[in-house]
Amino acid sequence: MLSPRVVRPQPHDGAASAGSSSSRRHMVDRVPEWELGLPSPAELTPVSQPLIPPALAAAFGIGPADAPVDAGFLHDSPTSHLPPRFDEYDEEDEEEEGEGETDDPAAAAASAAGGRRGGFGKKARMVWTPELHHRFVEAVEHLGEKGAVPKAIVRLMNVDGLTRENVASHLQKYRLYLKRSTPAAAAPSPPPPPYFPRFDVQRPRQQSANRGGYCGYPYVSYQKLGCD
DNA sequence: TAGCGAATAT
DNA sequence: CATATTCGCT
Repeated sequence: MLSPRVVRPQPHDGAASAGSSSSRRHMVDRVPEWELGLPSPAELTPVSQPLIPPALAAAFGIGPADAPVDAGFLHDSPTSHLPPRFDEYDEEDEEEEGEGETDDPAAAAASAAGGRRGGFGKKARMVWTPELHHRFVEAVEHLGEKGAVPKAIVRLMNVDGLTRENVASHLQKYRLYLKRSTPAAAAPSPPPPPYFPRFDVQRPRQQSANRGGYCGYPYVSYQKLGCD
């Protein structure tokens, strides 16, 4: 799985940008959809962990992380992370992998499997990837303004290691963001968000509760994401 | 009690 | 800034 991006203190520092000798081309990140409007529902996928963690496979050299010939379903999963236990990492030190990579299975594997100090016990901060956030937003919207409470959201999202507190925290921020951007229409100074926090991925609106036969998430082909 | 949400802490 | 944790309230 993609790695639960360990809480790397944001790639802020521009250190290690270029890749040593070879001029590392700007890897054209795909998923321009994030900016456009949103990935199609088809993009949604089961949560939980993939059959074979691409990262691990890559680490073992048995599975090209980015060019899985036909292991189509093997590619990085959207919800690439949130293993039962998020990645962890010492509260201190820890060198930068030097990867500008946003989701490099290999790096992840190296970090998670290889680079592991062998120590366990520390919980890593969760990282709300765009995929996860997307799911989050959908859950919130589907639950409606009234039903969008942490517990329900967690349930709907149905993500493996996701806890209620995780969602509560995210929800708090999300609501704040909403509050801030909603009155934006009248806001004189800060009109269009010069930059968006992280919630750019959507224009939250709509609050209809889609009760009914709504069960978990669409498309769970090879996953029995059954809704309980 | 369990859960929500705002405040506060890391 | 993004998450986590605490704390008062229902």
